[in-house]
Amino acid sequence: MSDNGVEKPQKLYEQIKQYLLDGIASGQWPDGSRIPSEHELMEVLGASRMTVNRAVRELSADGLLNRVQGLGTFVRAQVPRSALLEIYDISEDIQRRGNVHKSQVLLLEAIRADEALASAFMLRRGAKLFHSEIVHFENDVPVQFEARFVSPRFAPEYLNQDFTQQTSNRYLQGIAPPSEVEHIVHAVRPDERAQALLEIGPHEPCLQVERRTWTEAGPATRSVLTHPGSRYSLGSRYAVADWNAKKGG
Amino acid sequence: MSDNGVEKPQKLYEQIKQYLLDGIASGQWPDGSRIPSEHELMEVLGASRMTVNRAVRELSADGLLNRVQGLGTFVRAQVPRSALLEIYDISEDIQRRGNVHKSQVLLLEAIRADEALASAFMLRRGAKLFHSEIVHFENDVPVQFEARFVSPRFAPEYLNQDFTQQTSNRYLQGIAPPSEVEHIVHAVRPDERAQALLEIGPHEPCLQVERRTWTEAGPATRSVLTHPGSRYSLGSRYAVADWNAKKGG
DNA sequence: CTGATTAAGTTGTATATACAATAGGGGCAT
DNA sequence: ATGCCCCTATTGTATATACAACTTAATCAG
Repeated sequence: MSDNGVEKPQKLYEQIKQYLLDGIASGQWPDGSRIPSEHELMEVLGASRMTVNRAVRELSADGLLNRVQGLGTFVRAQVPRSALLEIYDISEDIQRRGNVHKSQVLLLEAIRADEALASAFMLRRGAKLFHSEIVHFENDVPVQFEARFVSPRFAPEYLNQDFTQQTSNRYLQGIAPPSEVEHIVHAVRPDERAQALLEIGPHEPCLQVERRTWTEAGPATRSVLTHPGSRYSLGSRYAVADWNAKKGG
Repeated sequence: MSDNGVEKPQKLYEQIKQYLLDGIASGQWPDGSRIPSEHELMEVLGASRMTVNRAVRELSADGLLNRVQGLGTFVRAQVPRSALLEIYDISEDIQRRGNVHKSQVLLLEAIRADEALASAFMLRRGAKLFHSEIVHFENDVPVQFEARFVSPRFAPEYLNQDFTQQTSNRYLQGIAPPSEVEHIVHAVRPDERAQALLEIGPHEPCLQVERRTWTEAGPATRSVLTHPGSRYSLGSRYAVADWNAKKGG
C-alpha cells in the first residue's frame, strides 16, 4: 500500500535543510557565497519564516552555514570530518586514498565466553560468542589486524558471511546501527602474533584502537584494531561549534 | 518572565537551558529521571512553550536529554566526552582522576621560523614565532611532553605567562577560541629527548598527538604532545546522532 | 476476563506576528 | 570631503495558537 516515494523526509524543515544542502552540493552556492535570505526562502519554498529559520539555524549549528545578523547567511567552507568519530570503514578509507584494499580472514568461529568476555557482554560464563580475526592490506601491505567479538543476539548470521567481499564493519552497520560507540586509542608494542601478521619488528610501535558498541539491548561488539605506527595514523579536523566569523566565512 | 532578579544571560532560552543544566548538575533530576514537561516548565519559568521547546530541543541535540514523544523528557546518562575532540586541558583531565598535576617549563622563547615552520604558519622565512616546551606530571610521574609553536599575532603576550600556574592550553583558549582544530594521532618511538624527559626506554611506544589550530586570521598554534603508551590513552565515547531510546535512556 | 476504544498527557511540527539587534548604504548638514 | 543620522534589509528572539503523532491509562463492550 505504501508507495512511499522515499525521497521525502516529510518534515518541512528537513526538506528545507535538504534543499539547502543540495544547493551547496551542486555548487549553486559556492563556499563563502550568500544564500537567499529567510524572506526569499519563504517565498520560494512557501514556508513560514519560523520554519525556514529553524532549518537554517540547525544547519548553522552543524557548521555548514554561517549567519551574520544584519548581513545574511553564508556557505561555510567544509573541512574533512573526523575519521575517529564516524563509524569508519577501513576499506573506504583505503579506497579514498586511491589504493587497493584486500583482506584475509584468519578466523571466523563460535567460542564460549570466559570470565572477562562474559562480564563485558553481560552474559553468563560459557555463553556463545562469535569471534573473528581479519588482516587488512593496503596495496598488499598489512595495515590492520582486526580481532572482534560479536554477540550472537546482535548478529546471528555473523559466521555465514564472506568478509573478504564485505567488510565486517560494514556488515554490522547494515544489521543495525549501534546506539553507542566507544573508542580508546593506545600506543602499544605488538605481541608476537601481531608482529607476524603485520610483518613488523618487535619494537615497532602500534596504534591500537579498542572499539566497543552497544545497542538498546546491551553490548553488541568489542574489537581490537592494531595498526603499525609507521603505516597508519588517525586524524580529525573540525570547526568549533560557536564559531563566529565575518562575512562569508 | 518579568523582572526576575537573577543575572541574565539575556536570552530566555539560554536561561532555560542553564536552569535545566543546573537541575541536572545538582542531582535534582538524576540520570534517567524525567524532567518537568514543557507545560510545567512554561508555568514555572513563565515562558512560552515554543521557547521552552527550543531550550529542551537544543539540549536534546547536544545529547544531554532524551525526548520521547508522548512520554516525556529524560536525563541522559552522560558518558565522558571525547577527549580527542573537545579542547581538552591535561590539567583538568588529571584532576578529574583525583590526581595531582604539576608541570615544568623547559623552554619559553622566541625563535625565527625555518622553512617548514614558515610555510606551516603562512609567514615569511625568519619571521618571529614563540616556542615552548613543557613537561606535565601526574603524581610526579611524567605523562606528557608538550612542544608548541605559537603565532605572535595570535598571542602577543605568550612569553610573559607562568605556565606552571595556568596551562598553556587554557591560556590560549582564554585569548580567543580557535575557529578550527586538527588532531592527528600517531604511535611512535620516542626520540632521545623524549626518552629522558618522560623517563622511558627507547622501545616504549608513545602516543603522539599533533594538534593544530586556526583562527579567522590564519594559523595560530601547532603542538606536538607525546605521551608514554603505558601511562596514557585517548578515549571517546558517544551516542550516535539518531539514537532513539526507550523510556529513561 | 479480554480486547477494543477512548481519553488525557506529552512531544513534534507549522504558522502568523511582533519587536530587538546588527550591518551597511544613502543622504544630509557642516 | 567628513561626520552624523536615518532608513532598510537581515537575522535573533519571544509569543500565541493550532493540529499531528505518540504513549499510557482508563473505560467500555463482549
